[in-house]
Amino acid sequence: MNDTKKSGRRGRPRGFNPDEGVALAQRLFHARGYDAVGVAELTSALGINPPSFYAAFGSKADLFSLALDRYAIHSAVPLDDLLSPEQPVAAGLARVLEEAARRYAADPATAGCLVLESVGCHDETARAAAQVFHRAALERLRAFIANRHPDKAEQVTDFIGAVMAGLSARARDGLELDRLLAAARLGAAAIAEELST
Amino acid sequence: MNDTKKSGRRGRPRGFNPDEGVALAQRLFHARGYDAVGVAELTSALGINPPSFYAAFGSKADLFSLALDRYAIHSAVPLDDLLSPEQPVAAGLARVLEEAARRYAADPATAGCLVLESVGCHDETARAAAQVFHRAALERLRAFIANRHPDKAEQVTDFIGAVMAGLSARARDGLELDRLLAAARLGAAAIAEELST
DNA sequence: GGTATTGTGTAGTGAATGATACAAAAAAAT
DNA sequence: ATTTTTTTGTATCATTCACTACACAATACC
Repeated sequence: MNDTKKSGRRGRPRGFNPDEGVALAQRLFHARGYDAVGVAELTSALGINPPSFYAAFGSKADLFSLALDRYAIHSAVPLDDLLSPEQPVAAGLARVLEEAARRYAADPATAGCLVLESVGCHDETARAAAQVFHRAALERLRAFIANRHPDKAEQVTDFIGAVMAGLSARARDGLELDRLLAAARLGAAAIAEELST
Repeated sequence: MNDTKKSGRRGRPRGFNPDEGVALAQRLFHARGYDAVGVAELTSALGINPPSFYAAFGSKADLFSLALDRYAIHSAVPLDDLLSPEQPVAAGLARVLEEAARRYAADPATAGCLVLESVGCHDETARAAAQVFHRAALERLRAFIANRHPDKAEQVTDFIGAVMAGLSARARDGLELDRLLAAARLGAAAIAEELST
């Protein structure tokens, strides 16, 4: 019954693994959105009762924040890897868009981007947490562009931000990978053209 | 007290105007989303009680459907006007994107597109109603493109659908008109380039 | 006036929400 | 063995949700 082998701590051991709870929460929140996933569903999926849930995670919003952290590490578009400076700016942004399309359409059960689909949720705390990641990603893109195209950084960032949000929305609509990829490449072509002039 | 001058009908006259109710519902649903607007808020904003609400509109989802109809007539991007066949395809699509940016950013209180922001709502009935309008709009665009560029209709439709969804999302984020317009024009440039080859 | 018809106001329905009080259970420390 | 600490299960809490039962009010028809 005891999953956590970390002994030495006093008191009754946990009957479940909190890290698995975060992973499960990430999947559920991504699949159906923060607002639509209830504490009752999370607890029953984990096989625990509400008091265990709140003792381990604090609140539904706190767990969402942990799920966002985990998403950023494991599932989000890895901007830091893709935006290496030894490549043309347009090439880096094209890689970002292509990778976004691939990830957004990878699993139909969790289509789109967890962050982009959460910045409009109705819970103020959860929305604010998602907006932190969203703003950080946009700033990371802007800085990458501004390094070599400072005069076009704002416009191109606005555009790629819109395209990524659109790719996420269309992925949630069920658009398949090849069509999403084609749209991403059209967006990349627009950026390449803009940055070449 | 009687706002509806349509007499001749028996029974106690209505103390409010249902058309104004639809207009108000359109604004509220657009401003905060179907899920976040409660019947209590709608009734109190109209100065009526729940029984009057349900007698006039049937249900919250039925009222949303009426609000969508009104939105399509008064506030949505007028595809039929913009996509006249006596212009290059790329020019028509550019007009659509520019008009979308203008409308999505016109009123900060109702930023974005009511339809695009409603296709992901959690109520199944309301979501289905929004998806009808969404699919109709995409099909209208696809047909316009396919008329002269049948081999590129799917790809370009997917792209402009994603860009419009992205413009709506960024508008809800608070992006101002000029920046939204610049992003729209970059998307239009990508379409023009794609259709010219 | 009398009756049928239609809308309104009061008050409340059951279901679902996120979150808890409380005591028993299970471990370590003494 | 007793105490201390931590987690667990039962049984809720208060609030909000969309929605309605019911009697009264206000009009048209006869």
